[in-house]
Parts: sequence; structure tokens; C-alpha cells
Amino acid sequence: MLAPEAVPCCPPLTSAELSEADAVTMAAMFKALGDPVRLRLFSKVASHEGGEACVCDIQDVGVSQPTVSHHLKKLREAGLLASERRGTWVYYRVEPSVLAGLAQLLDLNR
Amino acid sequence: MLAPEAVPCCPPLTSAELSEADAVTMAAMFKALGDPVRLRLFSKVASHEGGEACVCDIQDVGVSQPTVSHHLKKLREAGLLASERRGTWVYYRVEPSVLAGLAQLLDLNR
DNA sequence: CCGCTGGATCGATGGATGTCAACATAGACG
DNA sequence: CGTCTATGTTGACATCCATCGATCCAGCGG
Repeated sequence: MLAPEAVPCCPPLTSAELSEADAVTMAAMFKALGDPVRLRLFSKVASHEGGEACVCDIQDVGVSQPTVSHHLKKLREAGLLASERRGTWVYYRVEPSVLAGLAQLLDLNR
Repeated sequence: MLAPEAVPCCPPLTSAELSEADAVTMAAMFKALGDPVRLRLFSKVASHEGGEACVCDIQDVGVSQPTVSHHLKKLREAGLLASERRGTWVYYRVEPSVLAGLAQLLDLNR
């Protein structure tokens, strides 16, 4: 849903207030991370060896398989994860530029 | 709602997967930032001169006054903002340790 | 071609959420 | 005390959303 190139969009929150449009864009990403199940799925992908994980590796989060699929779709639509089918399995990996955008917004460079 | 001391809780997302409990805690913060109006309010406070802002300084975000108050309450409950009444006005400021916790979680190491 | 498995989609449902108007509360000031 | 302004609270309402069972689709192995 969101173009990955549009991500490094905003100065740190502490330096200037967000425009209405930027707020919509960035809020969509925070919203995607704002569910415990989705955050755990994202965490499992982000911390998985090789930077990517098969759905089968991460789907033990206490909800049904359709729900897992639903949440992964939300994370994809928010631009946080990318997916690729290789044979039988589908692999997810973190979209690196997006994390950088979030980090910049929260001003990690102290 | 959330104890401020509980905030610097988690290693970076890329280093280890979140526990279920930590996911609930951190997701609540992301969720609070996951609304465009709330994110703009938070941004206005964070970028305001002196590190704090009166509600009257930030309430022009396109929604009614009760809605602004409602969103500020959510941000308070998530532990992201603190408020203090001084005379006629109520001032909000960013809870610094919380931002640090979020930043650590998103740390891209480098 | 067939069945099996991994994963996505659909439809339904109960609960959460954003919004507002109306009202309540808290200081300031007379 | 009375009134004005700045915020918070309440109640109602429409919409969104997380979840599940059922179903569907895509590869793989026989």
C-alpha cells in the first residue's frame, strides 16, 4: 500500500512538528506495530537468522493460521515486511529503509 | 496505566524476539502513536520550545476539543506524555525514558 | 491426475476506537 | 459568589479491527 521510497520522509519528532500528510504515513507504520501479535511476528522476522523467516518458522504466536496470515498482510501493506515465495514456502524479511525511517523519526542519533 | 520505570525493557528487535509480555507493553506504545491525530499532537509537544506545551498551543489539529483531550489521555496512559496543571493551563511534555526505550527497540545498531 | 501441505482469502462476529455534543470541573478575576 | 475560560468526562454512535472456521490456491511427491 505504501511506496517504500516514500519512507525516509521526516525529521526527528523533537525537531519539527509533522505535517498532516506525514503524520498519516508514519502513523500507519506505528499502527502496524501497535498490535502485540504483529509486533511479535515482526520481531521474529527481524531477529531470525539470515534476516528472513518462513511463515512456518514464526507462526507460533497463539493465534490461528488465518490470523497470522492476516497480520503478516498488514505488516506488508504498511511497508514493514516484504515477502517472497520460494517453492513451497513463503519467506518474509524486514524492509530495511522503513526501519531507518522510523529510527530517524524517533531520533536515535542522540 | 503503564509504569514509566518499566520502559527500558527490551533489546533491539533485530537481536532477539520479544517475549509475549514485552510485546504487549511495547505494542501499547506503538498503538498510541498509530493514530494521525495523536502522532501530530505528540509531535507538537516534542518539538515545542522548552520541551513542553500547553494544550492551547497544540489543539489545532482538525478535531474537536473533547477529541483532543481524549487523545492526550491516551498518550498519557501509554506513558508517552506527562501532564501538569499550572494555574489555568495544563502543560504536556514528553516522557524521555519512554522515547529512549522505543529508540532502543528500533535500534539499527550503527 | 491426486492427494497432501503451506499459506492466502472470504464471511461473519464481537469488541475496540475515533468522533462529537452536552455536561462537568477547575482556576482566575471581579 | 458568579462568571468566564481552559480542560476533562460522559454517553451515544458509526466505523474499524482482531479473530476464527471454511474455503481456496499453489507446489510438491507419488
